Amino acid sequence: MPELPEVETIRKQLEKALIGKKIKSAEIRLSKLVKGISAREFENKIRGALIKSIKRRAKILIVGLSNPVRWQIGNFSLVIHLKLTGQLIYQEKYDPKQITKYTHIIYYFSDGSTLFHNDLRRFGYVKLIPAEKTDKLLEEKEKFGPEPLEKQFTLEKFKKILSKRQGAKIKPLLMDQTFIAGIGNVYSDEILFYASVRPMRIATSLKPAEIQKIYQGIKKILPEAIRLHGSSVDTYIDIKGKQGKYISRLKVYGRDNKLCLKCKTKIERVKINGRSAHFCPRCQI
DNA sequence: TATATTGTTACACC
DNA sequence: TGGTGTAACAATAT
Repeated sequence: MPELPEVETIRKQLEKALIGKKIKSAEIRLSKLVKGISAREFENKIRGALIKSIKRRAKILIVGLSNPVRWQIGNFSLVIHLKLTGQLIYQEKYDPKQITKYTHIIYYFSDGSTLFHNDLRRFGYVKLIPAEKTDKLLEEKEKFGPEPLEKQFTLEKFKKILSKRQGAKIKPLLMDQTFIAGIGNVYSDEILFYASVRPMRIATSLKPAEIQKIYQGIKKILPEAIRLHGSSVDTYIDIKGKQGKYISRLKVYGRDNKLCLKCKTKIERVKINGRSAHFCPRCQI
């Protein structure tokens, strides 16, 4: 499931592969993946557009497009959410053998390369928004909390937003996109293990040292995961079809009933607000 | 066949 | 009003 490190990995790779390319056509094989407009309108609006930029906000990819001025329809951004099982697969040369029943959109570029949007569970989506609305999506306050890897996200800032959400349990809070952007089930577990804090702890109960440790965990684990191209749990692979190597570094996620790597105690799995959480009952207080 | 899976959101509740 | 929790939803694997 793509969280911030996985989406950022894809973003960087797309940037390298696609900037400057022209979309020759798009083939929508599953129209429900396209939100807001019909598949036909979607195809018409992106055909002939140039790929200008690839940005990320939280777990969302934003592909900046530019249309020839003479079209007079203005520019659009392509907004992509992969949700649980979405994949973007880049091919230097189109190979129809790579098409599966999970291939829902195919983008054809004028140099012969292609991008497949696959999604086993079909939870993801793509939509087009006018270019002038892109900045608003990227802005803070609108919908998402701060980007954890930006310099502006300081310990002071973390303390400040925490103080506004005193009653919440820390794990659901870390996963709340309006609180902080990009963290999901895997990395919230890993960050809290790093901080030796149990996922069900209430925000107000956290001591200053614990808050600092959680902050450090965010700043350490996310970049480390990006460096290793994310974690391949479920179906995640990068645009070259490769798995993320951070999966071998996971300390608690998916390790229930296995022994804690630090103290050999059995890792537990519990439900917190309907979501599974993994933790070491000895290391995490 | 029932259940588990997660990110997001609509909605109930205090 | 807004913070919090719950349920529902998407579709599939087991």
